[in-house]
Amino acid sequence: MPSKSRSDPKPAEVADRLHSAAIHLLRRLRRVDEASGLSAPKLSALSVVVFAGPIRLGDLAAAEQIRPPSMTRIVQQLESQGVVRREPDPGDGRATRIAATPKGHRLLKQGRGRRVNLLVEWLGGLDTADIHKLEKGLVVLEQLLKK
Amino acid sequence: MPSKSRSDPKPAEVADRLHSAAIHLLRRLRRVDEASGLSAPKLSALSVVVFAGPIRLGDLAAAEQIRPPSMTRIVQQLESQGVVRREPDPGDGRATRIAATPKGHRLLKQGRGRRVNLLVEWLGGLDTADIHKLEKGLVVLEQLLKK
DNA sequence: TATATTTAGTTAGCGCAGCTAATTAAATGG
DNA sequence: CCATTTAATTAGCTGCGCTAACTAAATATA
Repeated sequence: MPSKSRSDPKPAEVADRLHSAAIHLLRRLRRVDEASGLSAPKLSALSVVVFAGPIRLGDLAAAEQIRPPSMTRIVQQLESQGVVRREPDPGDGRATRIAATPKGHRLLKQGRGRRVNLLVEWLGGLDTADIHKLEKGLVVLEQLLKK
Repeated sequence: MPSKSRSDPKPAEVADRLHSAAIHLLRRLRRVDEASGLSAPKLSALSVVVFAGPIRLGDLAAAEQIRPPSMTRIVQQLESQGVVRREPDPGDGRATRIAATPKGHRLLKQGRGRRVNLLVEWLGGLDTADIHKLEKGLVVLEQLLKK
C-alpha cells in the first residue's frame, strides 16, 4: 500500500490547481492536435462518434455538454472535412444520425498517436508509479464529471 | 472506459482520457466562474498576478503559455474591471508591470469560494481516499506541465 | 556619437467555439 | 384536424487564441 499523504488536501486548493492544470494542459495539447487539422472540441466530438456509433446530434451535444447549435457547427465542419457523415434517423424524420467515416476513424487514430507521442515525451522522467497515480486521479475526476 | 488500476494503464488511453476530462471540466467550470464576471483565462491570469506580485506582461504571457497580444487584451479587460493596474517598469521604459488591486484580491477570493462550493458539491459522494487520489494525480500532472 | 538592431508591448484583423433567440419541419396529442 | 412539443438549424453575439505589422525604448556597433 502506498503511503498516505500526511495531511488532507484542502478542497479550495485542489479546485484551484485542477482549474489551472486543465487550462494549461489544453493550451498545450491544442498545438499538438492542430497537426491533425482537428481542434480539441472537434477531436472530442469525433471520439464520441467513433466510440458511441451513429448518434443523434442532440445526444452528441448532451454527451459533450454543449448546446445543440454549437454541435451543429462542429458537425458541419467535421462533415466538410469528410470525417463524419449524416444519415437520416430511421424512426424520426426530424433527427439525423452522425456516423464516423473510415477517414474519421483513421484520423482519430493518428491524432491519438500524436498525443501519445507527446505524452511519452512528457512521461520521460516519470516512473510507473507516477503514471498509476495520474490514472487513479483521472478515475476520480471522471466520476465527478459524470454527474 | 476506465481501465482497472491493477494493470499498467496504456499511455494512449491515459492521454485520451486526460484530454477529454480537461475539456469537460473547463466547460463546466466556465459557467460557475461566469458569476464572478471573470472567465477562466482571466481568473487564471489574475491568479498569477495576485500570486507572483507585480509582473511584466511578457512574463505573464509566458507563465500562462499564451502570446503577448492575447495577454494584452486580457490585461486590458482586467484593468477596465478594476482588478489589476499597470505601473511603469522602473528599469525599462518599454515594459509595464501588472499588479493586482485590492478589488482583484477580493474577487479572486470570491471566485475561489464559488469553485470550492461547486467542488464540495461534486465531492459529496466521494470519500477522503478519493480526494487523495485526485490530489496525487494532480501533483503528477503539474510536474508534467512545468516542463 | 550616430545609426542599426533587438526587444516590449500594442493594434489590426483573422478563425474557432461557446451562447441565446428565432425559425423550420416533423412528431404527438386532444 | 389543429395545437403543441421536439430536433435541428440559422442568425447574430461574445470571448479568446493566433500572426503580421507597427511604435517606442534599449542596446549594440561602426
